[in-house]
Amino acid sequence: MDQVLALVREQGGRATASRRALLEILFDADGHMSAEDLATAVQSRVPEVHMSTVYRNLDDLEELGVVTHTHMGHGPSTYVLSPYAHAHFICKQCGATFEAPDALFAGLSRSVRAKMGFTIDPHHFAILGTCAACS
Amino acid sequence: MDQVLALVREQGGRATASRRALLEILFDADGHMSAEDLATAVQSRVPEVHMSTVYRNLDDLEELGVVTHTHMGHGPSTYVLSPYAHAHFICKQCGATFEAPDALFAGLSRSVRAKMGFTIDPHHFAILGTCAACS
DNA sequence: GCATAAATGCGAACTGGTCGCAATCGCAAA
DNA sequence: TTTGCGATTGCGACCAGTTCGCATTTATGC
Repeated sequence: MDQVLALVREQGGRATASRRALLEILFDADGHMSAEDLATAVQSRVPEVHMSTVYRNLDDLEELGVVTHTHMGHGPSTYVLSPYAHAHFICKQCGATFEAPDALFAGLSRSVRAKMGFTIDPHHFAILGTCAACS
Repeated sequence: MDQVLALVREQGGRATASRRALLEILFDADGHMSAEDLATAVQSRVPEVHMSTVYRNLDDLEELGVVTHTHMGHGPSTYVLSPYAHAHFICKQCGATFEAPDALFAGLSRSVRAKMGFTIDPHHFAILGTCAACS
């Protein structure tokens, strides 16, 4: 947390109330949150924080590598602290989401790099499919 | 084409001008097209076709399993005839998109099914990463 | 041909997100 | 501790992509 604020300042940024609140919430969160969830949570500590501020702060923090956003199926993007980012599987029938260990992607990663020179980032978009219960 | 129209009628649907035009374009297309591209193309044959009609027809055809839509990074979804669906890699630096042979996913597919009982559909969301040129 | 349910055109609405602008506020230097 | 300057904010308008309600039209089975 303090390290992040130091990093922010290092890049010419400032430790504003809304930014602190946002970070606190991200540190406390135990999972992905949408921008709207985050805005609501921030507003419970610092009322008057506008959605656009939340989006701007998230963008800034993402640029600093502190947070990462992920597209979970249809619906809004979700955000987490970068070290906690991981891939997701989403069932297209029931909508259940599953966290996917990076290890699963090692093989795909390797062969795509070998065959196409492409380095995949499996975190950014969820992968759709059908869960055990629904199939 | 005629088979598709037969299928449409079988399900209580109708072979309207806009639906025919849409299908012709999908059959002629050699790649993914956005709803807007499709609308423009349809309108060049049948003017007066509204965007919402295109969306509704695409939805109907998707329900029949005839077309499939894919989310290509940010930006609009794209549509193809289902048999031509495939996965995509998109470079987050330059935006280049690459078609991915299904074979690449065989391993991942197998291990995800084995470990989590989840059957992946790698077509629905593109996979982000960095292309050879950008890395 | 006719009835009737499916499909359409239209515009308004909705979601998720971005932008321009004037007012405010953090922070480093004096 | 004050001050200046640029970073940040709140606000509302705007945007893209898509969906919806509704009155009207139209394809089809009879």
